[in-house]
Amino acid sequence: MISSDVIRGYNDTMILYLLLNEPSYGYEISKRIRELTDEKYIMKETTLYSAFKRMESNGFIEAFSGSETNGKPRTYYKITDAGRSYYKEKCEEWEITREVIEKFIVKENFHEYN
Amino acid sequence: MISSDVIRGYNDTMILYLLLNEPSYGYEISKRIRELTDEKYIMKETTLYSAFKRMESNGFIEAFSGSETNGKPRTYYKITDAGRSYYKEKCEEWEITREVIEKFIVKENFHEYN
DNA sequence: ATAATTACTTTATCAGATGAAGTACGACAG
DNA sequence: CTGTCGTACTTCATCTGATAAAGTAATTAT
Repeated sequence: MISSDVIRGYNDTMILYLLLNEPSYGYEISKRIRELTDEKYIMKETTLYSAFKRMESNGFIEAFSGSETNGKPRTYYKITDAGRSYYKEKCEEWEITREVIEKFIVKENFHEYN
Repeated sequence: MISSDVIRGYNDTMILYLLLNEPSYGYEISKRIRELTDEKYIMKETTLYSAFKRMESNGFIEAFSGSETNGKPRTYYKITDAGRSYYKEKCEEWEITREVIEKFIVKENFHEYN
């Protein structure tokens, strides 16, 4: 399981990705992240819902209430144009980030460094 | 230039990498990161020095004073065994992190999503 | 009834990044 | 011998985002 400090800065991106094709809501997004990553990353509830609030006030997503229920009423979120464009930026940034970090990573089988 | 929120969680790893083969000090590490990444990532002074403090108290590095100077006396840091082992863990973790994040990244040329 | 599941909220706390500002030392130009 | 530049580090205050703890609200299953 990955520490979220590492993912931090990409939590929003992950959520936006799952909203690209259709609106969704907290509980579902949470489940989809768990599934997509084979439980390697589980976004905490509070992280998720505070990301919603943040992105809503940033204008990246918009809330609306859904009608279907089986449990407490859901709040759905829809990605906005600003959200798509932010998502795109983050994807481009990712390439650079990855290259940067990998300059400092030694892959496999390094033993004798003394 | 990359936002440090993204790198967060790997700042310590980057510093440890630069200490693997020889002790070093703040100013030099800062410069080497700038150079190695072609200015794509510049670690802020305060980030760097607070990372030193943190890693020292975690037992990942040890401080000692250098003799050579051309300016204010330097504080050198040397990586410990615990530091090497933490570094190795982070390298292994990186592979997983990368895979996780990339499940949520769409590469290049995505236009029509509506 | 009540337990389980779904779904979300509130509050408080913490770690780590960062800006602003300052200190300390040596080298070197005028 | 004074001032500035570059090196090297420190202190302090603030902010963002993650997270733990706890609670609320609605529906379905037992």
